[in-house]
Amino acid sequence: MAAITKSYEPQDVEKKWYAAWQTAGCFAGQANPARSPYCIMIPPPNVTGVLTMGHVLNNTIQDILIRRARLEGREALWLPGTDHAGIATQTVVERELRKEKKTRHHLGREKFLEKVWAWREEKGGIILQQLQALGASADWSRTQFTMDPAYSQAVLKVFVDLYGKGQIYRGKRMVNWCPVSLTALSDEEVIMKPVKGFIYQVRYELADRPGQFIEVKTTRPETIPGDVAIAVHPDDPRYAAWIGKKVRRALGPAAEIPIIADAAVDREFGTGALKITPAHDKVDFEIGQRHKLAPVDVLNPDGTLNDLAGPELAGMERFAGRKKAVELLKERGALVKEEPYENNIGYSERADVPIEPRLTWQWWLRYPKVEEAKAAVRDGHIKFHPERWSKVYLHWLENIQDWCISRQLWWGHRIPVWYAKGLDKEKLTEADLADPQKVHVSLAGPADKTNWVQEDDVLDTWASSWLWPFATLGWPDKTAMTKAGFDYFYPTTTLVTGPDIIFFWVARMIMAGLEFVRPGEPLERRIPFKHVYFTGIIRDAQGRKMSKSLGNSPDPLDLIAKYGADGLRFGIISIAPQGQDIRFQEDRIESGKNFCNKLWNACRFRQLSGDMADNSSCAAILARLEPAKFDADDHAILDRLLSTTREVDRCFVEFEFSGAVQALYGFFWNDFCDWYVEVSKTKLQPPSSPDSGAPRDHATKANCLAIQDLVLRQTLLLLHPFTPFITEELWQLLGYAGPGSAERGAAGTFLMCDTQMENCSQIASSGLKLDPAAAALIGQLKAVVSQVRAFKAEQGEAANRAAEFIVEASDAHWAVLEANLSKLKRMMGAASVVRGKMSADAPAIVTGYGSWNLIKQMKGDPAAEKAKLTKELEALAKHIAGTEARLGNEAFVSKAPPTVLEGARKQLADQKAKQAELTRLLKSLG
RNA sequence: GGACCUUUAGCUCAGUUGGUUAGAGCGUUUCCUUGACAUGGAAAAGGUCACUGGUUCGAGUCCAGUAAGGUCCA
Repeated sequence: MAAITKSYEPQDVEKKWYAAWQTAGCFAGQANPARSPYCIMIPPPNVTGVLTMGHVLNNTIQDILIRRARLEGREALWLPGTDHAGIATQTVVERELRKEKKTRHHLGREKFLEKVWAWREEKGGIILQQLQALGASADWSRTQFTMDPAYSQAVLKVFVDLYGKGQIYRGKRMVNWCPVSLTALSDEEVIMKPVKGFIYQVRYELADRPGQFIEVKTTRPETIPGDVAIAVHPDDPRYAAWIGKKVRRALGPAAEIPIIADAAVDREFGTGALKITPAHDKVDFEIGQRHKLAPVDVLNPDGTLNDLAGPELAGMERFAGRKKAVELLKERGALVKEEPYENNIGYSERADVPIEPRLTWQWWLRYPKVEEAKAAVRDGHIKFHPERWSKVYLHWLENIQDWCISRQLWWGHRIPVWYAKGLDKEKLTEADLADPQKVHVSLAGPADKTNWVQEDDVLDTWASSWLWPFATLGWPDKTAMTKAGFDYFYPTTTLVTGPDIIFFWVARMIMAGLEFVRPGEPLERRIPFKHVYFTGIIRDAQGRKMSKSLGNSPDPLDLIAKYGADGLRFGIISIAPQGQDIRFQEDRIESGKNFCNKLWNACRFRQLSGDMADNSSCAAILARLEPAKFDADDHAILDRLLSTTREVDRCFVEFEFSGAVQALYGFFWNDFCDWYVEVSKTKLQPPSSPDSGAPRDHATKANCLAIQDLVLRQTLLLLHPFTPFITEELWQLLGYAGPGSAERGAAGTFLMCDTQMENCSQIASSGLKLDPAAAALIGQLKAVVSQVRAFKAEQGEAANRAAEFIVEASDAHWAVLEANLSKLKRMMGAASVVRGKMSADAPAIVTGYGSWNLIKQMKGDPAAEKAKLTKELEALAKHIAGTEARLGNEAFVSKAPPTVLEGARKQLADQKAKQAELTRLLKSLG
C-alpha cells in the first residue's frame, strides 16, 4: 500500500479520480426498479456563461445531494445541460460581427444562425467543463441543450398545443421594449431602479382661449409630441369647467388635443392633470383606449425620436431629445418649472438600459394550470426550502399576468406560425387570426410553403426552459422517454436554484409539468419535482452582490488551483447559512483546505501507527473490535461517531448543509484528532517511549486501531459528498475499497460511489454495546485536562512537560484519575501526578476531580495565590446566590420540570463543594 | 405603499419544543517545532444577544411595538 505523503496535494488526485469515475461510469443514472430513484435536473446555465461563485455554491449542493443519494443506495441521476440564452448569445455573436463592421442584417438570418451555431460549438458550454473541475458528478452522456433538435420539437409542440387550447394569442399591446436588443421583454426581465432626474411642469394653452393654460407635470417632455389628450379626474373641482375643451400640444407638430376626464388620474400627483401619451405609457394606453384616442408613436424601435416628434426632435436619441425638448419648451415659454425628481424606471435586465413601454404585436401566453400550481405548493406536494419562499411564489401566482413569449431575435425557437403571403401583419384582426386561410399554426408548417411566410419572432428562452424537467427526459417522444427512464425519474426529487428565478423558472416549470405530463393523472404524478432548495446569493465581504462590473468576484478556478476543489466545496458550504445570503470570505475557503489537510494527516497517522488489517467492509472492521478492551475513550468516540452520523442524517433531511459540515468538522477535529488520537498514542506507541505509563498489549493496540479504522471509514463516507476527491483517495489508500482495488477501482467496482453506506442504526445494532456514561465521563476528564493546562499556562509552565502534580481527591475521584492516568499525563503534559497532601505554599486549583497542586522548583507567590483564590470565591459566591435564589423561589420549585430542578440542586451542591475547597485552600495559605 | 428577511464576540455565523455561567471558525495576544499535521498544538482576552414593553417561576429563544440594514413585489 502506498505511503501517505506529509501533506495533501489536490491537483493530481482530482484529475486521477475524476477520470476514474468517468471511466467507471459512476455518474450514469439508469432506470433501476431495484433501487429508489433520486433525480436532479441542473438549472441549465446560460451557454455563454462562465463559472461564478453562485454556480459553485449551487452545483456543489446538487453534487452533495447526488453523491449522498448514491451512498444511500439510490439510483441517482443528475442531468446536466445549458440553455441557449437568446439575447445574451445573439449579443455575443453580434459583438464579434461588429468588429468586422457588420450587423446580423448584413449576413441574413440563415448565415447569422450558422455563425451562432459555430460560436456555440467552439466556445459555448465552457461552463460544463468548469463544473467538472469542481467535481460535479452529473451524467454527462445525457447533456442537453435547449436548441437540440429533440428539445426544440418539444418546445414547438407545446406552442402548437397551447395555441390549439386557446392559451396563446397574438395581440397588439404594450410591451417592455429594449431599445438596445430591439426586442420585447417579459415583465420579469425588467428591473425597477430608482433614478434621479427632473420633473418638468409644462403648460398647454387652451385653443379657444389664448392666454389661458392648463399645467401638467412630466418626466418625459420628449414624448409631448405623442400627446393625444390631457386627462383630469372627473370629480376634481379645479378642472370641472375644462373638460371637453381643447389645448394646443406644447411641442411637436401643431395639434389640438382634448381635455378628458378619467378616474385613473391621481388628483394628488403633480397638478392633478395628466398628459396622455398612449404609445409610451401603459396607463396612458389604457386611458387612450377608453376614450378611443389613436396613439401617436414618436419613437423608433432603437429609442431615437421619429418624424412624428417634429423636425426639431426627429432623429435624436431619446435622452438627447429630452434635453432638446426642455430647451424648446423654455424658448416657447411653456416650461413653468423644473425640479429634481427621483422615480422608478424599468431597466432591461440584459442590456441594462431603460426600457420603453411600446405598443407592438406580440404573442402572449395565458398561463395554464395556475390554480393547480398554487395547490401543489400550498398543499405540500412540492416543498420549498426554506418554506417562506412559497409565500412569494403564491403571491406572484395570485397576481399573474399574461406572458409575452415572443422575442424579436433570430437566435431561438422560431415560432411555428405562418401567415398567408401578402397579408399585412400589422393590420390583422381577430377574425383574421382565427382564419386558417390566413394564419397557419402547426409543427410541420403548411404543405404549400411557398404561399406562406413564417413568423419572424422566436420564443422567449424561458418558454423553452420551462419544459426542462420533462423535455430532458425525452418528452414527448415515447421511445426517447422509455430510453431516458422518464417513468422512473419523473417527478424529479429536488431542484436546487436561486430565489431570483422563482418566477422566471420555478413557477413556470410547475405549470408546464402540470399541464403536459401524464394528463389526467393525480397532481403528485404531474409535478416536476418534490423539493425546491433555494440557495442564498453570494455577496462580497462588504455585502455587495458579486458582479462583473464591480470585479468583486473571485474566479472559482483560481480558488480551485489554490485550495483544491474539495477545499473550495467544503469552505463554501461551511459559510452558506440556510436560506440567507452568503458573505464570501476567502479565509473560509482556506479553512476548507486546512480541514482536508487535517483529514489527510489523521489518515497518515493511522497508517504510520500500525499494520493495516481487514478494512474491506464495515462488518469486517466491526469484527475486529474487542469490546472487552474498550476503555471510556473508546466508548466515547464511538458514541460521538454515532451521534455525528445521526446529526448529518438529520441535516440532509432538513437541507442544512452547513450544519452537516460543521458537525463533521467539530467531530473530526476536536473529538477525534485533538482527543481520541492523542489518547490513543499511549496505547499505540512502543513501551520504550518516554511517557509510557499503563501496561499495553497487542490486543489493546489492535482494538484501538480497529476503532480508528471504523471512525475514519465512516467519516470518509459522511464527508464524501462534500469532499469527493480526497475521500476517494484516502478510501483507496487505507484499504476500505478492498484488496486489489487500486487496479480494479478503475473498473468501477470498488469506488466509493459503489459503496452503500451503513446508516446509524445499522451500526448501532451490529452488536456494538456502548457505555452511555462514558461520553459524560470523558467530557469531565477533558474539562480537568483543560483546567490543568490553563493552570500551567497561568503559572508560566505551559511548555513544561516535566511538571509534577499532587492531587487531593476523594477515593472515587482518585479511582477514575488513576484508571486514566497515563492518558491524562500525556494530555496535560505532566511527568507525574500523585495522590497526596496539598502543600500550602504551592499554587493550586480546584477541579471537578480534586484539588491540584503544581510543584515547582520555585515556590509560589502566596499573596498572588490568595488574590486568585479570593477572586474565584467571589465569582462563585455570586453564582451560588443566583442558584439559591432560584431554588428558594416557591414558584420555580413548584412549576419547573423535575429535571431542571434536579439540575439546579446538583449545580448548587457542586458549587458549594467547590466553595468549601477553595475556602480551605485560602485558609491554609494563612 | 405591500410582503418577507436580518440584527448574538473585532469579522462571518450557530444557538433545537423557553431551562445551569450564550457557543464555533477566523482574527487578536501569549506559549510550543514532542514522533500525523506549523495547512499544526495549548491557553487567554473579547458579548447589556439592536431597542422598548409584555407573557412566564424562568426569555437570545414566545408576543407586540420601535429603529437600522437588506430583498422582492407594486
